[in-house]
Amino acid sequence: MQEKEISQAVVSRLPRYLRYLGELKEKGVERVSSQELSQLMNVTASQIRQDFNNFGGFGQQGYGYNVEYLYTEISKILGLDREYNFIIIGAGNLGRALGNYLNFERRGFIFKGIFDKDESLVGKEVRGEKIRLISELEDFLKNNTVDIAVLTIPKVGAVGLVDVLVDNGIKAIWNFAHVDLDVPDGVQVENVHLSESLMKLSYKLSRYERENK
Amino acid sequence: MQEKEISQAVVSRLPRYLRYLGELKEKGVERVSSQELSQLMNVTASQIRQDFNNFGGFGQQGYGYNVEYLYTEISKILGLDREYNFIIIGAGNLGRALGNYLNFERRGFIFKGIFDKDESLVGKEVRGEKIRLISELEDFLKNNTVDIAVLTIPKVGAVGLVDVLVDNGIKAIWNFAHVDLDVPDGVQVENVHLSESLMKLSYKLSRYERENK
DNA sequence: TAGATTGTTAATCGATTAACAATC
DNA sequence: TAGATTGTTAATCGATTAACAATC
Repeated sequence: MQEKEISQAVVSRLPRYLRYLGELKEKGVERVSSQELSQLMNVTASQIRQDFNNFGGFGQQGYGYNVEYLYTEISKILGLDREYNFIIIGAGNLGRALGNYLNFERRGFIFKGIFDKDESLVGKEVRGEKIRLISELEDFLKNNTVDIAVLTIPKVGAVGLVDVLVDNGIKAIWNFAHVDLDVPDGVQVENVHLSESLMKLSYKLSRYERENK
Repeated sequence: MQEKEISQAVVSRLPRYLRYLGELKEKGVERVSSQELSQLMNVTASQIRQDFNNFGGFGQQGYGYNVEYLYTEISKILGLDREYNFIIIGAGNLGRALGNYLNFERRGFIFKGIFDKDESLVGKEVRGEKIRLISELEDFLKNNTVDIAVLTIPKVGAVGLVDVLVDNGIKAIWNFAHVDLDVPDGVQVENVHLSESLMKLSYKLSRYERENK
């Protein structure tokens, strides 16, 4: 069942909407107009209405949007109304940090295991899960349902692992390695390139200083 | 000296260009045409030429681009031809992971200290720097030159800290807190919202499964 | 009913792609 | 000189904003 294709720009804004709606919800706010929300979030009311209407009408003329309802609907759109099992490949600092990040679980992302190629790490625990050797990965995937693999290993390792992951049922990869992964159709990838983000910051910083000296 | 405004879309692509050029450089490739690079990177040659020409002509008709030269020029544009001192606020898992990430130093980002409000962490070391109490932050900033603050603390703390940071000379904030920071003009912010990134992944995943069942 | 605010169409703006003259 | 490939202008495409009729 093919739905209307939603642009990447719209999707990228959804989590931010969810965050603001969550804050309103916590404050006990019941309804919000696109106008009010636009002032809060620093975007145009027009964009907000256009964005929401990509998914059908969530509001009511003369009233606005019901905060609770809108929050729930956007959660569903983002796929947050179900659970996902995830594993982490790479038990370095970043991998362990992500494993210990409790908020993911609140959103339905369940930590199922962590792997590394370094034998000296085996047996140590991250969030109650013993670190396993990467050589056990294939077996593990055959015996457990895992939806998402988080890659926090150097790029060489990451590229070589993709096949093992997708051949054993991984449907989505959250990629922290500095490389563009080549995956088959139907496997989703979301990249977090930290060093590229930092470079954008140094761009802004050095540009501002260049212009203002 | 006002330069032509460069769109955010272009800036976001620069680090990726740099990455591919670095790889070519390492392979010893001397020249590359926009055509070749476009195939490698999966973008149009037209876009590549447009992007580069925002900053002046780096190529030569009939020849293409010199890899080494182009790499250097893009590095400069990104502000990677100088050093930045940075501190980390928040010595939790993520903060410690970033402190230990050695590659930043290679790019000119120098780790100068890490702070936390938790007294029980004081004295422990991250990358050779003792964790300091956040109450010492102001003093520290007055006595040290720091360009960038990395915020890896919960959002409540982050919002309250911004004033202290900017009042004491911080020019740029790499923000990992789930909040939009309100900073004065001239202070640069780059956000890394990990949970929003993960939501984009669950969006793609659940959408794909919805469409293909 | 009158007022408010959505949903949606139309207008504008900006970014991407195509085309080609300039030039190495 | 002929061939290649850039730099740049023009055409297209898509995303954002504005406007307003529909409707609660």
